[in-house]
Amino acid sequence: MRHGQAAAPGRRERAKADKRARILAAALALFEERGFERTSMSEVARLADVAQGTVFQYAATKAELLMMVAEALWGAHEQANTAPPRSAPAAGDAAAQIAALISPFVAAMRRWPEPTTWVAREILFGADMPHRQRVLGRVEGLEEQIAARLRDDRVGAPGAAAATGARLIVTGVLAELNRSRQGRIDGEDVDVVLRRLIDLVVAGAGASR
Amino acid sequence: MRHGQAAAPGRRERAKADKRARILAAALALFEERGFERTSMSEVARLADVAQGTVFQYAATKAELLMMVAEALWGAHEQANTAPPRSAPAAGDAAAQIAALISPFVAAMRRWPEPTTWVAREILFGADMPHRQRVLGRVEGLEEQIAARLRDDRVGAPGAAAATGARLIVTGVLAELNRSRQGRIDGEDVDVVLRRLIDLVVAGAGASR
DNA sequence: CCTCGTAATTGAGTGTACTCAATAATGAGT
DNA sequence: ACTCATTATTGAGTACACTCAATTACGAGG
Repeated sequence: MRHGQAAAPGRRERAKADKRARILAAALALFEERGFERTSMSEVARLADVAQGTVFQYAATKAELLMMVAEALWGAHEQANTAPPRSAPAAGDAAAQIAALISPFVAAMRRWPEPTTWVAREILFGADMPHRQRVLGRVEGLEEQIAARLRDDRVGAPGAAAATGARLIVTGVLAELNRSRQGRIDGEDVDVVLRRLIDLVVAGAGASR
Repeated sequence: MRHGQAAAPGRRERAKADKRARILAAALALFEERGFERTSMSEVARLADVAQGTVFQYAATKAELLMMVAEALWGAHEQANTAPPRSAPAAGDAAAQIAALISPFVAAMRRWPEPTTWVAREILFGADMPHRQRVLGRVEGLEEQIAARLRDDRVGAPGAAAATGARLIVTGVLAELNRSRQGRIDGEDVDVVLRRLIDLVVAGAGASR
């Protein structure tokens, strides 16, 4: 077996990577076109040109397939946005910075409301499985960035409050985005609601200084 | 057709009420014994002694059946706890009062972890259907009670902040309870986490005074 | 080039949520 | 008592997520 060098992965590895990519692309295309709920695993298999059983080798459940897609998109987005300015230079007050951190979620919800709602549901209530774990890792990374803003001089929250506040914001944003999709936010704009939510947590985290 | 008096509902109405009660009892028993996920609609039908299709007449989906049970339990609990002292006399600070308001949820999560998790998931992410709407109505009532505590003299939050804070607390509690069930709260006790969460929101809601 | 253990793939099979056309029961009107 | 429109019930049928025993493809060692 080859070690060290990652070169010449062998036919089998290449075939696997290829199949994985095809399944991912098929799932993405179908979720985008028909939504998560109305897409069947058979359709994904057919579009990816593999047998049904093969899809389950790469994602053990339909929800896992969704998380696989979410992880890929999140990774692509991150790579596209962290290259030029090494970790954005932090403009505006803490609440504005936090709003900026969650804006990719808001954008995703605008572009793909139905699948994104399912991602949010999976993040908060899904069963523990490998693809979801990776997404959860990213969510935790986001929470840490939010917590850092709550800890910095302008807010000055102690560690525990910052962690609690960050989690509250993430949870609240996910739930509120879903609520807006269901038309359960009366007249108001989602951004206003989210901003109020963030402001409240920032104030609360800072208050225990 | 009879109006005004609710007496003598007729054979058909009585049969319906009876069937409904049997389905409710069967669902409750099975959810309690085997959990929500591992209970099949056929089992419920068999235990309730009706055909499979009949269950779907009373609850259009399995999730709706769960919400039907949740509503019944919530109603029973409420009736049992509001009779003696007409609306409890509010002891302790705002955070303690809010903790008391959500304690039935915490208790339910302790007693029936698996089904309660599904209820929380349904509340936050379920599809709009009649039984769920009634449960949501109760959740909104709870939020209003929490908001009232945030608005009162001790905290003094303005209306908008109180509403935002109440929603944050409910959402955060539901998510945090689920997280604790998944063993994702490290060493700490759930109550400590929930208390920190409530304290933060109380501080944040009060800060915008 | 051949052999053979291992790992990937396959698709028919299974369980279950949900549908719906047919049937049965009800009760208002006569 | 009978008719008949309305409404509830039924259970076989459908679609789909997921399983698994059989098959195929790979590649390391000779």
